[in-house]
Amino acid sequence: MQAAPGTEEVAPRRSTYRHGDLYRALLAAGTELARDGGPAAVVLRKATRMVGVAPNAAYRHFTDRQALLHAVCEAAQSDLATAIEAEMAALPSGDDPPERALDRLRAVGTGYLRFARAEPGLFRTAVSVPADMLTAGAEGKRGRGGRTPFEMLGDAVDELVTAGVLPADRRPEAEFLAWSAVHGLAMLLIDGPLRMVPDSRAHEIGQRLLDMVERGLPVVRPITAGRPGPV
Amino acid sequence: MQAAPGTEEVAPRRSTYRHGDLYRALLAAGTELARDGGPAAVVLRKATRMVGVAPNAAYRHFTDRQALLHAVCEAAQSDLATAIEAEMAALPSGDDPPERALDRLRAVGTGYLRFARAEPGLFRTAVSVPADMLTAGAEGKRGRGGRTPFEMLGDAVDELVTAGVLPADRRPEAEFLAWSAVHGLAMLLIDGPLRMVPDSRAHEIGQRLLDMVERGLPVVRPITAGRPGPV
DNA sequence: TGTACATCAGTGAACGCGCGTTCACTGATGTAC
DNA sequence: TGTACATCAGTGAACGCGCGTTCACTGATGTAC
Repeated sequence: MQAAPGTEEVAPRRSTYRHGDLYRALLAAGTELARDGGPAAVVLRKATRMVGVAPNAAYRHFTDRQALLHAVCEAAQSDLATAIEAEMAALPSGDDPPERALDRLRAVGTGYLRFARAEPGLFRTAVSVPADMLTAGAEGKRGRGGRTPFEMLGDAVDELVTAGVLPADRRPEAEFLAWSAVHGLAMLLIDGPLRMVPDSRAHEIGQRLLDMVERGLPVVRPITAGRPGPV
Repeated sequence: MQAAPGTEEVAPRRSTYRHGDLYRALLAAGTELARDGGPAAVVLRKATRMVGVAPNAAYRHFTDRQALLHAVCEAAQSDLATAIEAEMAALPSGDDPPERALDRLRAVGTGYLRFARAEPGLFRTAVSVPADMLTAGAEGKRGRGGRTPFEMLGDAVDELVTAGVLPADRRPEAEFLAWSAVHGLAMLLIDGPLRMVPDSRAHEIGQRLLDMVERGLPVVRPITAGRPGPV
């Protein structure tokens, strides 16, 4: 359940002195705050209030506010990873390698954009330190498949190379080009001039953007592949 | 002069009771705060302290903190516009229309990226409400040429169409595709995983991204143009 | 099985901080006569 | 040219706010004997 903006859920009165699972409860509360408000809304006192615990109780489980925020950020990255995996799972299987590789790259982008749209607060939290997306960390930021969002992007670009669609000498840093395009659109879609467009149109623009990336990376379609390029 | 992070310049003691030009002084101070710290660093009390004036004196010139921030944001957009204009001005003149149009689009992107890199705090302030970049506003956000950054982008894309390089039916929303790519890279370059790369490499990646945009928009190069496409 | 005790999760109260904003004011300016 | 006065930019003090964090504590748990 999502609290109305500005309202906080207040935990029901506890009957036990010990909470039992305060770490998880604070993480969940922090995530809820991030959901509607982004990283800056992850306020330690608010999280403890939601859980129904004294403010300083948090310090038994997090060294400080930053540690809580970091945990929330990892959880958000994990959610993002899951969204991308969902997009992957929806892909038809059994394609020939080049087509499959292109489809998977597109799925990464589509999942990224879909998540940004569906959960702007969590998305902003997940990417609040984009540099942090590079580091593997623990399990915190992985999806069910065990890969982080950035790793999935890297895998997809690698696959373009092994499928013979992207020349190996164009591989280095190609993921940053694709990431840039998708990330930038995500920003325009959630905070920017495109934030009011309906979902269907947002999706359409996203696909046009991914067409641009596909055309724009020096992708060489094998003549035999036969699928028409994106138009 | 730029204050060390955390330090604030304190204005020399005033001899007159009236300040004389407090509006401009506060705007300048706010801009300095935004320069190292982005929009969140624009703190009304700090600005007044820098100017050497009582905190509430600001209310003679700005209705509230938000109004000051908005003015700083417009000034930052104006600086961004100026950076783009500088890139435009460096362009060779007299090219044939298609080449010129592509060059100008590229200059918009290059200027945008250069400014983001050179002034990350001001850049983040300028785009802190990207939706706000669409509205024309007063003179506040314009460059010397009288156009806002977003208008310059729109002009460049229009020029692609009139030069016959972009089919007219692809024109709608094309600026958002280009903007997305460049904006996303700017983010990765200032806060993200690419923030440590040296300027030369950042520039190089920027040009590769712009190659991608150029290739990726359904740009049709006239066969007669003869210039090799970006590789 | 019963009891002493160490452990440590959560409490209650308080701290200092810097913020935006409001109030009643004061003092310099410049204009009307 | 001199004086009364309206204007309004800037002052001084204070407000309430919510924050992160620290302190000495208390009370439930579970383990050792």
